[in-house]
Amino acid sequence: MTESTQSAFVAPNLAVSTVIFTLRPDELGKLKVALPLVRRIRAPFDGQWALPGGPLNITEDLIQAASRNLLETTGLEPRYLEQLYAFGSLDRSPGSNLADRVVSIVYWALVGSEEATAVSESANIHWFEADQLPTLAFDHNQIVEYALGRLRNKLAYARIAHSFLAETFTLAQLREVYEAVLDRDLDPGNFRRMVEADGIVEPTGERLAGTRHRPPQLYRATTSATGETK
Amino acid sequence: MTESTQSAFVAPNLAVSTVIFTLRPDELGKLKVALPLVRRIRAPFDGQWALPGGPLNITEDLIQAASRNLLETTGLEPRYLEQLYAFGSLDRSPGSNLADRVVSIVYWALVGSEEATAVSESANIHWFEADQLPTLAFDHNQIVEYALGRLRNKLAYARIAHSFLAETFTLAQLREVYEAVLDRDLDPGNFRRMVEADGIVEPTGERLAGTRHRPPQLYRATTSATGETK
DNA sequence: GCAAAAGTGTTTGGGTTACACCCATGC
DNA sequence: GCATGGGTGTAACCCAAACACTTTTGC
Repeated sequence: MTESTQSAFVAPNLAVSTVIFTLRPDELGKLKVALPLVRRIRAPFDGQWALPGGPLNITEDLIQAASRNLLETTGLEPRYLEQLYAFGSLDRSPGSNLADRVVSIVYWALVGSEEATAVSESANIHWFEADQLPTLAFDHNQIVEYALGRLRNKLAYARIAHSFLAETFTLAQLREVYEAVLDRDLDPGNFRRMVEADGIVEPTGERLAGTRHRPPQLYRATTSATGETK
Repeated sequence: MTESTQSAFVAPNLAVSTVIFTLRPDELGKLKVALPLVRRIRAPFDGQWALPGGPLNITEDLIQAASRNLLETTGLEPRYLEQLYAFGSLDRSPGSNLADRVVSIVYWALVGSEEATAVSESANIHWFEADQLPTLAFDHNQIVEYALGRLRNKLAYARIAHSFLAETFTLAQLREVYEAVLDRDLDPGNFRRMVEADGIVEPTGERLAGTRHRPPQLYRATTSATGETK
């Protein structure tokens, strides 16, 4: 990285980065999409926030590298992990030497909301609301936008929403996930029919007590292949 | 490639490959999805067919490398070109040395049916029907299947079908593209209404003469951003 | 009883599918 | 006129959205 020699046979460096999504309540108690960023401690973009990532070890698969990023940054295991895109434009790092060129294979992950709130922050790792990001290093703002688009799109047809929740959950909690990601309110009745028709959940038989109203049924996600789609 | 030294700092090699789709009539005159493959002339998989590709030059973007592959293999310019996926499993080339490990960023392309039929074949480049492929080198059979899935899926919501056709075309020709890719017959009347509702074509005002029946209207694709989606 | 959310029922409208039918040309 | 595909009309069906209404708990 510091010692690249400029010859005709210099190859671009290969890195893996990860966009890690969770949900956390904002100051009004409404769930929002949030993600952790790390502060850079060297040039270029020294001091700016960036996606967690690093070089690909020759002994690990791409998805293993992404999972490792996740663990090193947050201490968490992903509940869902999928490749997003490979970013390799020449102008990703303006003004830099060709020999420093990096091609980033970016993954996106979902982590449980409960685990994520327990994660301790440090001076160099901070969780941001997805719609209130500062200007990030490299092309990372674009990458996050792209990942958000994929998340919203995928939510409509894939069984991933429960990845934010615990083992069992109410339909209201699941609906809140959809509402937070899609950023709009959904009709409770229609939502119930939708998830029932799609068969993405099954009732546990238990109910959640202690609410100030009729106790809701608890559900769990139906078993289905989760993780990478490909 | 032959002289890699095995050290802790060896990085995986980076290559770009391209799945190039066109349509060509089979022996019964029915349109089929076809793609060009190149014969390998060195180990591993010496003599087997593989996707066109090669190392990424440090001076070019990923998409430029894919476009270059396309040109070098077929002499053609892509009518559509989009990143497919980055393949980087450790077991892509069974039995090979870690130092020879290659991460392939794969693109998929559409080329015009007419141009493609004019391309000359050689002993080491051959066009195959997509559903009659031999066993390919590396994980390339899987990659082609994945690309076919993406093509079929994308056809349903993106304006790409005209990429196989000339500047102007009849709705019957456009329908044949859909039928070839999706491998099922479509109702002509409903197809007409679909493309009109989606606004993906506009009439040129001219008609195609010389048929044995009522002369059909000629259409062109409505102008819309083509090429990479991201 | 009242508030609040769980859960059910019903109507409407848009869009897709199947299929009948007419149109315009070459032969 | 006849065959052939171009092109139009229409009814059935499915599904999603809107919204009224009933149910069950805590207080």
